Amino acid sequence: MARLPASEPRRPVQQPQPPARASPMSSGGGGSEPEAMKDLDAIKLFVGQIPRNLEEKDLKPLFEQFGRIYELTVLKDRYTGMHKGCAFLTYCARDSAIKAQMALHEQKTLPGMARPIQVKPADSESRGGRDRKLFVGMLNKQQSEQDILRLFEPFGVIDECTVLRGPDGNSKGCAFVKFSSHTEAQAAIQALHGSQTMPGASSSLVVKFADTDKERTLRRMQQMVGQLGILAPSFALPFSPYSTYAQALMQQQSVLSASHGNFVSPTLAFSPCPIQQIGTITLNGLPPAPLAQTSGLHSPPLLGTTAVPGMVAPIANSFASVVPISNSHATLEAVYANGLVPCTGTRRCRQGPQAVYPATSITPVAQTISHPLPIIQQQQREGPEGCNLFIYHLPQEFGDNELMQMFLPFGNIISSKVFMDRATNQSKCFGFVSFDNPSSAQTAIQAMNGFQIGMKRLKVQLKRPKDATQTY
DNA sequence: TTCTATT
Repeated sequence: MARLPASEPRRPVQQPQPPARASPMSSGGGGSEPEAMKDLDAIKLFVGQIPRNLEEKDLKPLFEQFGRIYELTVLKDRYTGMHKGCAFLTYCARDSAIKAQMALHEQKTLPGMARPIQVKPADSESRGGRDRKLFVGMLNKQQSEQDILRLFEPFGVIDECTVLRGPDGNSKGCAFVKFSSHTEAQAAIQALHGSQTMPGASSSLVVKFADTDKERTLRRMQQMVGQLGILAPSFALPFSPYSTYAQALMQQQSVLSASHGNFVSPTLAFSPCPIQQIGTITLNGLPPAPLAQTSGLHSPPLLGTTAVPGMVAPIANSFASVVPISNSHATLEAVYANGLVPCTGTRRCRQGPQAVYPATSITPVAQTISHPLPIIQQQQREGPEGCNLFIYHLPQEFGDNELMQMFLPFGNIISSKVFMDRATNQSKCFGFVSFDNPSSAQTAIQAMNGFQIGMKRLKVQLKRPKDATQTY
């Protein structure tokens, strides 16, 4: 009964005009001309492990051999335009998609890639793909995918099973297992979580639903905050699953996403190295292959032979402001890559700030780059009215930098200053932060006023204008 | 002990 339009006239009956706007965002047009019709049951494919130097036009030939392409879109970062290393692909015919998946998925490795190409239905094609994916922790590092499969097979059909490995190929002691249904996944949790302790594992087997992307981002941010050294013990309040601060960060992320036009604003006075430029250095200044390595799992030889990876690190660090301002995943990744460059495991990196600058070879670069920062800060730039915050009840150990770090998520910071007691050189536990726009300041007040650190709660309010009468 | 990416 399939009413396939055997001889479809060129003009669609009434609506299904394909998303014709292959929005020529920055580059000169992608490779797809969605002029053809596609099957009603066409499958949108996700294509992963694409070298970042390949665009639509480069990929087209590879995929065209399985049928006419309806649409092919390489995913780019919304703001930086950076190639994300993956794409969406829709064939006119459903059958072509199936053939392509069969022929290519995990079957072929594109030049420069460490892992084989991925060709499979996009997440959007199967709603709730996430509720059947499990994270398995506390595995024995010797256990392979096969071993994990054996363990989980009894509970249902397994779509995917991946052991997480470091750059050297060694297991990280954890894995992802995707069942065909939520119910099966649930059953596996019930049966296996805590059920046994693998030899060499420090505690019993962990089986739980994998983090969502949001949770992942959150965790990363928390890690970052931890790395900045402003994690007082009470930050992780026992009665809230996620700290208020982290939630604020998340909120802020979406706010910034919505109005990213701001960060291109002329207020770059703060930054001796304009934000855009950082993006360039970090993202485009490196040849594709090493970049991929840097942002993912680094390879040691790279570190030893060139200063390039080291350069990325201190730049991103000195101007950590780039992260929340541009809100670019790419930049985020750069920062993480940076933090992770010296050591492959996150665990060791979390121990403290010193872990971030361990390589002596990069010190000169770091000095060069960070030199201008103190000078700029000394200028004590004040923002327009409504942009300057007064912050009281700061932790004793907070300096200008910590203050800035804490408020970075809310916008573009022009200056941050903690007031010091001249005699003792101790913080007076209050300071000022200036944003480049009132909205950031308001958001910061919302998020941070009353925020508990240790025994104290922050007081965050607009700074009184200089000329205002104190008496009223 | 949470991945290479999902408009």
